[in-house]
Amino acid sequence: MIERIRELLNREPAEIPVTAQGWVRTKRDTKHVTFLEVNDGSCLKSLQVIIDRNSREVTDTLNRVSTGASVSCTGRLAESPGKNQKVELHADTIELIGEAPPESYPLQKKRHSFEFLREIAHLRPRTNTIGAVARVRNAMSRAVHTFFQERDFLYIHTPIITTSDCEGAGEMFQVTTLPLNQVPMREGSPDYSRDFFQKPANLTVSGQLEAEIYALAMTNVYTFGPTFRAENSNTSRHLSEFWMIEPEMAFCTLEGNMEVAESFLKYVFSHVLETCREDMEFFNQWIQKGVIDSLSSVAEGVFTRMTYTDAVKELTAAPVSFEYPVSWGADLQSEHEKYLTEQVCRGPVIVTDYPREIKAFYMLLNDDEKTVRAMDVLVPRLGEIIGGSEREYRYDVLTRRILESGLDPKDYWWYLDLRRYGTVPHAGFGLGFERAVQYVTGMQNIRDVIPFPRAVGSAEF
RNA sequence: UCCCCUGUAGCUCAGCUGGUAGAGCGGGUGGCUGUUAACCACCAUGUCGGCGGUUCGAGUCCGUCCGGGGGAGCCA
Repeated sequence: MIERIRELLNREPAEIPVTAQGWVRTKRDTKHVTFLEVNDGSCLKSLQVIIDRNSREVTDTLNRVSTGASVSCTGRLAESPGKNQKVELHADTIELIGEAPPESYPLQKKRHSFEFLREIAHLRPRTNTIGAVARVRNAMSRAVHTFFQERDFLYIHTPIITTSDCEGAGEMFQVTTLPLNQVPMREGSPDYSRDFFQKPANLTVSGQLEAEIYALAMTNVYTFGPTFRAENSNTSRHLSEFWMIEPEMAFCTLEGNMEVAESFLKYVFSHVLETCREDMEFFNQWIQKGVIDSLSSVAEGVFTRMTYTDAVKELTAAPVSFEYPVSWGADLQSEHEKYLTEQVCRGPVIVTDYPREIKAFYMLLNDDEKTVRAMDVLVPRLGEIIGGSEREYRYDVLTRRILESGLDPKDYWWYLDLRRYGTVPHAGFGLGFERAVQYVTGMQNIRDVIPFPRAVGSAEF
């Protein structure tokens, strides 16, 4: 394989011929030579290639080279007299592999709006910002796996298609092979016995319940996979298809859960700061001023721990007026979370022990019967980035909580079985991967941190 | 789903209280130059999102539909 441009840019000038391949970002002509900026996605920077227009053949080739064209250039790496780069490629030969007619190629040298780039999602990774997002997203994925693998967590592939209609985390996409123009009916409703799975099936909204199954056998596991929500929500923070990370740990209480969540965030953020320095400086300068500082302070700072009850006390005593009133029993609004992280704790805070009414049935009920062992990790600038809990592991209590939530224990038979056979305290949390990428890059819209965003009315490419 | 904003050249936008359209960038042509947001000159840009209405006349006002953005709710 040809050496990548990232490697070439780090090399010293030498006489040995090297080849660079990539896509032309810009072309500039002077009297006798042509300058190309060639980028291959290996890093933010492009390689400056200089070609002497000393023959008719080279001139003809260069006339057809324009922004977006793919080229292969061979020559010597030389010290650059220009101030924007250390080395440059003095090419003896240039091969035009694929033209990009300038009258129709949509990408220009100037800045484009992200809205426009979304319409050309097949070409947008060739821009500085989307390219940088792709590299940071990749580094974060890698860090997620490394973090858990180094701690002996097993990566579990939980199902994409599920027939348990009990996940209750949002609207689901139905999966069916029934003919939609003539659905077989039985007693007034679709006859699912004739559907592919012989019962209603959906795309998963969470892998947590299945992760719990494996945690209660393998001890420590995690999932990292696609998740689907059919909610009709059109915001800069929601996608219909997104990636979620869900660790689940047996013999673990909320304290252990908090420790893992804190070290997890610190690990991933540190990894990006260390390995994506150039891209992060780009985001810091052009996308979100101060993003490096805020990431560093999370990576190095302390995570304050606070119960929901104490948080409400802090907010009630706050010398500011909130748009939404604070009262025990009500969920924290984003303005409240912002105040806690930015004013009270001046850094990340983990809020625990929420009222049972505003949290899910599977969270461990405290002895006070009023609160559950839930935790939300809040960070400055964003608010909630992680939500998790210690799970209810007592069969009787869980059955009671299912009933109280208006659900049918029969639908949860296998989930309850885990509490009948060898139950054990366990805990876990969930993290929306794209939200984390948004936080790290400072990108405003979640649709720009996933290669091919799916949202209401939008699934192009 | 609700509220607000928005849709004009390939892109980013201007177009006041109604009188059939402009700029910058991009593109083309020529010039200059080890250039790097290159520079200078000239040239061409268009169903003003769709449909309907008011009016002598609609980019502009009204209705409606579609697309985009922001906020809320829901959440990750």
